[in-house]
Order: sequence, then C-alpha cells, then structure tokens
Amino acid sequence: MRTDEGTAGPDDGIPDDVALLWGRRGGPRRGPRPSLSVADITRAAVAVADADGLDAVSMARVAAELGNSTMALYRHVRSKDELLALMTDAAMESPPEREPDGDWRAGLYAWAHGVVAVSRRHPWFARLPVGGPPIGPHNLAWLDRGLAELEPVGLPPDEAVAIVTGLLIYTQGGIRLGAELAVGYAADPDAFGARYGRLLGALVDPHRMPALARAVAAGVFDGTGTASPPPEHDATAGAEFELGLTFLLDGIAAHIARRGTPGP
Amino acid sequence: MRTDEGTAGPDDGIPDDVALLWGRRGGPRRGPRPSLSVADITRAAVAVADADGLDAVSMARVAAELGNSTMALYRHVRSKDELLALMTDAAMESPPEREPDGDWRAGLYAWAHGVVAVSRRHPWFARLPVGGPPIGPHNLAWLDRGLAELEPVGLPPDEAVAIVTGLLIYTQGGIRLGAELAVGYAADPDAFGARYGRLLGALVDPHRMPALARAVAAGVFDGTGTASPPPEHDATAGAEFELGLTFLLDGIAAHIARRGTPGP
DNA sequence: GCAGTTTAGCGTGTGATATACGCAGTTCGG
DNA sequence: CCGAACTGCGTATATCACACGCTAAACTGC
Repeated sequence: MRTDEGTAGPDDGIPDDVALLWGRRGGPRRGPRPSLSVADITRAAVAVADADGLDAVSMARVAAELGNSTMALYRHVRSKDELLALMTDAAMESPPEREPDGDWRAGLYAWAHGVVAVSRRHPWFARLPVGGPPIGPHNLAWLDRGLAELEPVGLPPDEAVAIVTGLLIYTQGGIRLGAELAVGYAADPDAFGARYGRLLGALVDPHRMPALARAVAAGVFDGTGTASPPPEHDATAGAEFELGLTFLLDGIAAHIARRGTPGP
Repeated sequence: MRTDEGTAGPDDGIPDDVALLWGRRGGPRRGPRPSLSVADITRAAVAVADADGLDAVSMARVAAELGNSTMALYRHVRSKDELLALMTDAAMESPPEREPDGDWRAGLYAWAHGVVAVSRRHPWFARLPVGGPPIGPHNLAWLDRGLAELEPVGLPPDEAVAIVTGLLIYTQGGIRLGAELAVGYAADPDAFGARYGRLLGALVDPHRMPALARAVAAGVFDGTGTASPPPEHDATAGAEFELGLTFLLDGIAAHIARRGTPGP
C-alpha cells in the first residue's frame, strides 16, 4: 500500500491531502451510498466557526450539525487537521468574476479588498496554521486573479508573482489586525474607543516610551483608536489599512513607471 | 467585591487582565512564599511552544516543565486564555535599543525586520487570538520604538500612528506567510521547492487559471517558490517580503516628500 | 510568642475532546 | 444472487481545562 498517492486514480504523484483539497479522493463506488460528503462536512465546519468561533469546531459539534454521529466524519476525513486544511481553502471562497479593464491599480486594489472581505466573513481564518505554500483550489484561484490584474503590464512573471505575494502579505496582516480584531470588538466593545485611550494614559510611562506617550497625550487613541474600526465600517480593516495599501500601491506604481512601458 | 479592578491597589480602573500583563497583580504578601511566579510560568509556556509548537502547550505540560503540579498554575493565572495573553506579549520580547540617527527610513526598515525576527523565534505567535488593541508592555514598547523613528519627520501624531500601524499590518502578514511557514518547511521540506512547481503544473488548469498557469510554465515556482525561503536565510521572510517592504517605504517616503519639510 | 487568618500547592473529580477499533447493515461486481 | 467492500456508528481510551476542597505555611494583631 502506497502512503503517498491515495486511491484517486492515475493522477501524477499528487499527495493524498492535496487530492482531498481538490475533491479527488473518491474511491471505487461500492457499498452503501454515502449520506455525507467532504463538501458537506467542510461547509458545516465553516458554519460552526463563523457562528461560534474556531474553538467551537469539534468533530462532535460538526457531526451534530449534520445530524450524524461523531465517528461518521472519519470515513471522509482522516483527522481534524485535515478538516482544518479543508476549511483553510473553503474560507477563501471563490474570487469574484472581473474582467480586466487594463487598470492594474484599480484591479489590485479591488483584489486586496476582496481578500479582506472574504476573511472578514471568516475571522477565524488567520488563526489556522499555514502548513505550506498555497495549494488549494480557492487559494490558487485568488493568486491567479491577482496575477491576471497585473498581466497587461508585462512584467517578468517572477516579478509579478513577487508583487502579488507582497500584496497578499500586506492583506494577511490586515486580516489579523483588522478582521480578527472585529471579534474582540464584538466580545467587548468597551475595550476600544475612549477607554483604550484612558488606559494607555495610565499605563504608558513618558520616560520609557516618550514617543507613544506624546501620541497618547495628543489624543490619537481617544477616538476610533489604532486599527480598531467599529464593524459598521465597510469590509476594510479601517483607515490605517487603506493608507498602507495606498502607499504600497504607490510604491508598486513607481516601480512599474521606472521600468518604462512594456514591450520591446 | 468589584469585578473589574483587581487587588493591585489604587491604580486607576485598570482591568484585571491588563494588570496581570503589567505584573501588577501581586496581592498582599501573606501565606506561604510562592515558589512560582507569573513570569516563570510565562517563560516555561513560551519555551514549550518554541520547542514543540502551540498545541503542546497544556497546563499539565507547563507545570511539569516547572516541576509543579497542574493545578498550582491556577493560583497565578485564572485560565489558559490568560496564559495565552501573557504569551502574546512575552513573544514580542523587548525591542532592541537604538538611538535615532535621523534616518527614519533605515530606522523603520530595521524596526520591521526586528518585529519579523522576534516572531520568527516564536512562530506560534500568529496563531494566537488577537482579542483587542495592543495593551501589553512589550507590544506597546514596539509601537513606541516605531513612532520614535518617525518623530524627527514631524508628522502630525495621528498620521505617524497610522503609518506605523500600516507597517505593522504588513509585518504581521510577513509573519504569517513567512515565519509561520518556516514551521511547515521544517515539518516537510519536500513540499517546497521543485516538487511544489511540479504539483502546480499538475493541478492548475490553464483554462480556469490562465495567468497562474503561465507563471507556472515559466518556472517561477520551481526554485525557492512563493514566499518559501529556506530557513537558512536571514531573519526576513524572503525576497517577496523585502520587495513589498521596499515598495511600502517608497510610498511612505513619497507621502513625506509631498508634505514638504517639517516646521513652519 | 500565640492565635487567627490568609494563601500556596496539590489530589481528586467532571465533562469535553480526538480518535482507535470492531460490528452491523447496505450495495454492487461478478 | 452471493460475497466483498464500504458506510455509519457504539464503545473505549487518553488527554485536556478546570471546579472544589484539603493541608500546611507564613504573616498580623494581640
């Protein structure tokens, strides 16, 4: 028995866990008709995490949500870690359709906001282990969409990948400090806003942290504090995210301009 | 009995969990001398997470590491979540001393690399829940250092905070896609490098993901693939992180230049 | 000093968790 | 139409966070 190839068929050396991600682990059809599918299980797990947080995702809870027993899940998923990997890809949903109009900047701007919007619907996303480079269908689809926006510019492919990855790095940070922060806001809105500013005033020693103390004294943290937008805002992670994204796109634009127009 | 103020003393309305973070929860000295301290427990928990990952951090394991029983920890920490909050702050360590030399760009560059370096020593950092705006002493110290680098520029304080926060957003993303990825690399180095490129070649359908398929065909992912530097590299998250950081700093520099020199 | 009070460490118990294992009933290939 | 393969499930085990209460230590007021 091979340990690495699974029973999917003649696919080239695709590891078993990756095959699962792509829905290619259907063995030969025999025995009773399955009442559960991997897609069902993943959907239910995502729903539980969306509703009650990542810690509420237990095999028992997911099974209960599906009206099945706990152990039934293990016929479709080898371990909980495998289920988490499925959730990692499912959380990204599918990138929206969008025809490239030649404006790479607006395209990448919308792309970044799309990634943040998706992660805001699944705030537990940033707490999942990474495990490896992107390999699931949804993650790769997003990567493709980003590269497509940049394609008319005519950069060498490795540079385009590096730029999209850089944007993804920034966006992932926005998710962690923005989308996931919204969970904390929902749990305790008082910890934000004016009380946060007062707390900083009481804690920050002007001798040890002079620059921060000055910002606190200036009242910067009294309003909608650092990276803490009320969730009524749109899908972004707040003004700080916007500003940084603008700067990042500015830097990319300068780089592209420096290269001159594409072609020979 | 107040629920919110703790027993630390006459400190202004500092919530109990924040007081713990700042080491201000020492009650009146009475009873047997404690053989454990919050600092000891936090150190041990961090050591366990560094050695065997976040999932290995159980109260029993941490207590065993300290030669104590499991329940002894609960005299110093109210719950495991509180311990995780302590770890969140401890992971940031203390920012290195650095005298501002007036070059804000070099300063912020080093600052960002410092944050990444620290997180690379504690790759589990990105998997902890955020919970709220930065409030622990180490986290605030880093924020202060970033603001200090920017202070000679003379920006309005809210703008400086927004810029440092934007940089922090980017850096957090670098941690997730770089530092935490190193864990996956250590676990299975084969998943990176040439095998990754071959996998993408087998999975990516040129009709559904044309831009990505072109990049794969160009061999972009055959070498040190996307955001996947061998850990022998320095403390950064790879070439992609570098490139994005440069672009972001370029954008910030352009903004500062646009404002003109400081002062009246 | 001495009594009373406060506190640290610990042992036990409880309920939730992931998951190994084997049984029973179902369905398809031959 | 029969046996093989496969699904769902019940049980068992080990681990987890944590409530509760006990014992003994050390400080405070007398």
